[in-house]
Amino acid sequence: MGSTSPSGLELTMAVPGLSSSSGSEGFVGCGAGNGNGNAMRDLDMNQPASGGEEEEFPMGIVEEDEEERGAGAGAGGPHRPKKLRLSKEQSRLLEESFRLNHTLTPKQKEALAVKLKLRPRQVEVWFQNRRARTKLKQTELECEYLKRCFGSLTEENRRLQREVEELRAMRVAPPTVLSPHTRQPLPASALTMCPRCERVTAATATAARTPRPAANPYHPRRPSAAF
DNA sequence: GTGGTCAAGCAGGTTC
DNA sequence: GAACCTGCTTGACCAC
Repeated sequence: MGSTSPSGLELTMAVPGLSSSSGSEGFVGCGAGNGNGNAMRDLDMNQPASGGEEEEFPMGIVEEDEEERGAGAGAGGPHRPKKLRLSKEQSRLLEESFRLNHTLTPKQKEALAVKLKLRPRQVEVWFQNRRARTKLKQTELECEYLKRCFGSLTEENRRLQREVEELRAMRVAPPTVLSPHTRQPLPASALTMCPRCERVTAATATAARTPRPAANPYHPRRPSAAF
């Protein structure tokens, strides 16, 4: 992007065929790669013209050319015309309208093309590519975000697993539960357990022999919790 | 020389 | 079926 194109441009352009040299061949648009080969390069682009004056809109000749395009410009075609670089002013205006609207109606496209002295097709392509870039950037951001999420979830998972291991290692005795009425410890037989805990408790009896299933990490946080 | 950027091409899908 | 879109690719240009 480090375009060398001049800044502070006006919407005027030293376009061959528009201003002075009305050159019949002036057109250097997209499809024109054929034959003349480097016509574009000669006139070109963002280079200051030999005289040192720059051309503000390097290539946007709008008229005629449809026939030529078919001929030369295919991706598989013999050659592609030299690359168009939009001027800063063109880019600015395009960006501006992109901010307002990510898609263009045919009328808007036409108007913008006239304003920028580009072909409608070029405006259209610019918007297509711009949308694609926006989407790509967004996808990259989402990707970063998801990576961060993954990182913290992994960390959390590790932490919880450690906790589970610790709890298993502690192999706590059945919790002591006080009667709400007498304030005396209840016998184990009087306790009712939630199904999940019941499984764990039952396992306690045979813990030495049977491996336990992974416990729900959110539940056994407080080994001495009263039920 | 290499990699990034970007205009522009094409194929295939969608919408009206 | 034309117009438009997305997705992918190509090739010119540029900076390093």
